[in-house]
Amino acid sequence: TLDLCISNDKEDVQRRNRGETEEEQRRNRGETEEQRRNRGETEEEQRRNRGETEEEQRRNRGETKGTKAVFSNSELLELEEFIPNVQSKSLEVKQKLLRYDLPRFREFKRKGLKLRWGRYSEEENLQIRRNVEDFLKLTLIQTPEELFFPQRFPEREHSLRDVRANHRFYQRIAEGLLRTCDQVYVRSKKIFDPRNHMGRFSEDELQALQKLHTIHGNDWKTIANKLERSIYACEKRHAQIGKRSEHGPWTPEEMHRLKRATKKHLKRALESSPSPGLDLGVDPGPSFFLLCSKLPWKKISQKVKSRSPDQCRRKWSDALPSLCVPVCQILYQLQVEDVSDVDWIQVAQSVG
DNA sequence: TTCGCCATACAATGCCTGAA
DNA sequence: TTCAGGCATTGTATGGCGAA
Repeated sequence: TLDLCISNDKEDVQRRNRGETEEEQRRNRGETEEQRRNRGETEEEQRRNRGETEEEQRRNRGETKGTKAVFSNSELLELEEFIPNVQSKSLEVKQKLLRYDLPRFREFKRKGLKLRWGRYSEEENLQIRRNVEDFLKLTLIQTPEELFFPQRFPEREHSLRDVRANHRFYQRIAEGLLRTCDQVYVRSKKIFDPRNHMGRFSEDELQALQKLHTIHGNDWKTIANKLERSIYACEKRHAQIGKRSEHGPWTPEEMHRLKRATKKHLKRALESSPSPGLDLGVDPGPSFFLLCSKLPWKKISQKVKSRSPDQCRRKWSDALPSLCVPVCQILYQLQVEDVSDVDWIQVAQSVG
């Protein structure tokens, strides 16, 4: 505990020396609202210390001009238990979460279930399909496309929307899923959009895309309707037509810039979230994780200058195995019995 | 094996619309 | 005029495929 206190004090001195404000220091210490309350700060003081304007404070209380709060701070705190960064969400998102999701989250908690994040599992996708199937049977709507895209059926759009509202569409499709209603809704739209998953653009489609963009600009809704492709596919495909970075083999200078930019980021990442065993050579896992994923390719690309973020990403991922082989060879030569016996500094020096 | 192209997934959030 | 419900937009991540 003493070591931890000393370490925290040292960090505070370093932060002050970096010229951080008190609020920035608290944020960087990862201090929670609860810890602030325990220090005796009132809610208002906390808001002031966060540097919020009166307007922001009002919005965060869920108020609009001339209205009272539509949700209480205690509800938000309760929501924070399930969604840690909820305070930073927009007012609209908070309102939706409180209205549709908080009661579901309470139920999950009672049953000892935890919310899920990241990619949807096969079982989750299956559950969405079951929910949609049930909803279609209940409402006698014929196809998922009518259900999720009523605007594509102008003659029935109004009645389709009515049916959805009357049968609590938004909540029903999320039944049995440990996600927010909005997350399930967005996911479902992608699953059931027949204009998705259509394969490569043909030459004709590419030409039409170019022409339509000249005529309609960034009105992707119109372009997508005319091409009968999803909005996402049109927009992304068009973005890729235009951007052409340097082609061909990477020059040594480019590789040098890539390594330098990546190294700089990794250094920062390791400093901000050091792995407990990293320096001791106990657990090489986290460093490998940092090497492989969650790298800010856009920023790295800006540093490399001549290559796109994607080119940098691919080059790095392709280069990783060649970096790993010498490490494996050295580990083999060292003939250590256990990973904890590895002298990682020696390994790093050997690899160069 | 390297590289470029491509489609798609996921998350966040501001904007729009229609009913009350 | 307000606000719930829904939609559009943007940015980023991931991985398959084919050509060189």
